[in-house]
Amino acid sequence: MTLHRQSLILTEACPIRDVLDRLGDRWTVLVLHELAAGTLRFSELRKRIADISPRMLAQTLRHLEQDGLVKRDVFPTVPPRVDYTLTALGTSFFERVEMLARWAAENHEAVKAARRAYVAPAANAPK
Amino acid sequence: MTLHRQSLILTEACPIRDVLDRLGDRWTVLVLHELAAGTLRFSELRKRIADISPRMLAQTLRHLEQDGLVKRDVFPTVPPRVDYTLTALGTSFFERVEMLARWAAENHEAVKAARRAYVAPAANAPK
DNA sequence: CTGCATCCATAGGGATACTG
DNA sequence: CAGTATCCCTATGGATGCAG
Repeated sequence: MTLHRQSLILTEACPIRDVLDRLGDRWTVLVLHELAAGTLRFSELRKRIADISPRMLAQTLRHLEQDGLVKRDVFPTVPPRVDYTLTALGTSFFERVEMLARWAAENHEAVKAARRAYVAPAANAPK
Repeated sequence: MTLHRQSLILTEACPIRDVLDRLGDRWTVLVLHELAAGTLRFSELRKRIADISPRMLAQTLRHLEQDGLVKRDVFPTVPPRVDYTLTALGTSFFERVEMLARWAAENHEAVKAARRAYVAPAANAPK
């Protein structure tokens, strides 16, 4: 979701985009969801999300870590072990995301019904 | 954001994805934001969002209409006129999105600070 | 185990031109 | 005015292989 030109609240400086962009990718919400239950290591996350590739999991975690939503703990053991935990910031963020998720759950039927009822506009003027 | 395999809450039947996917694209939130202030016609939306192409605006509006978040009113006049208005469903949805936006505004500094402070993990074991 | 590097397929979305 | 049709380019992300 790269931005080329400018627009009112669409600027890179715009907090809304800055945050919501992360919700756009396929995995961020899933990872937050799993971590919300408690600390997990890399491999545990892989097992729980199942169809995420290591590449995508690592990338998603890097982003979350960069934004200060997730803390990364490396144990210099053999074999290596890395724990991921939501920070306070991450928790508070996920709370809001959950509110949206709750809305989705509550209104999913209405949305699906609207989709079923939908008929494509006849180009112009329905006569 | 197409889904190929399956996953816990990642199924197509999953309300969370079903809703959040729409937040992923570049324009949905912007359009909702503009319509939250009141009914607008196609050209008015174009003017307000400025750098959206007619193609993308039409597509975004179709999606919102399909999901029952936006109502489309066609006036068979010459020249044609089409009004877009948030439905009750759309309004209630946008309220939740706004909560996220508010979080983003409040915590943007913290996020930016985290990004500045971030240093890439040294491959493994920080020693 | 953790994860980076590489290669590649695909879909989202920009620019433009054209119609009812 | 309100879109649609077309072309094309780029970023996202899947698969794989390698490394600390």
